[in-house]
Amino acid sequence: MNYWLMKSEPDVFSIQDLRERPKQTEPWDGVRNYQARNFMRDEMKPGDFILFYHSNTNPPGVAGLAEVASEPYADPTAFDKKSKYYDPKSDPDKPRWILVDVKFKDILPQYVSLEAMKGMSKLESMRVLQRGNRLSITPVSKSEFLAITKAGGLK
DNA sequence: GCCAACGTTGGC
DNA sequence: GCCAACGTTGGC
Repeated sequence: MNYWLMKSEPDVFSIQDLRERPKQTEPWDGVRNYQARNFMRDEMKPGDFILFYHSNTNPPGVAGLAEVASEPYADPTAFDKKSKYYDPKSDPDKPRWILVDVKFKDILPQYVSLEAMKGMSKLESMRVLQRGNRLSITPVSKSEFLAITKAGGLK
């Protein structure tokens, strides 16, 4: 079982939005970065744990938990001319962009802000805290995951 | 709004 | 294949 951190701007799509979706599930569309795509395509498995991180907001931080809820499949927004994620270079016969569905699990009783995360010694080497990191999907270790859920008020 | 970091594009 | 220009991310 793997652990992940996935960033989303809450003004665009928040953990609360995810909770309110039909089946509390949403395709993680719009990823247009190869590294992030490769994580979804090659390494994610249904049931993997996800830290749902709110970026570009004040304060940024981990707001909740989700899980991988599908096998990888082609991102339909890449084929949709009206989508802002449209990519003419993605051929439906050989799709360039791949996603998974993400399912709501929990909203953390205590929001774990980026600032709080920076103060946690167990998170010292966490990828999302390294300077210059902009990847919207990063792997997380089990101990990092547990440290954050604990700080978030879950057992 | 600023800007550092970093990914992508395209000319050569 | 190099690398300058450009675009995006995301904290502040």
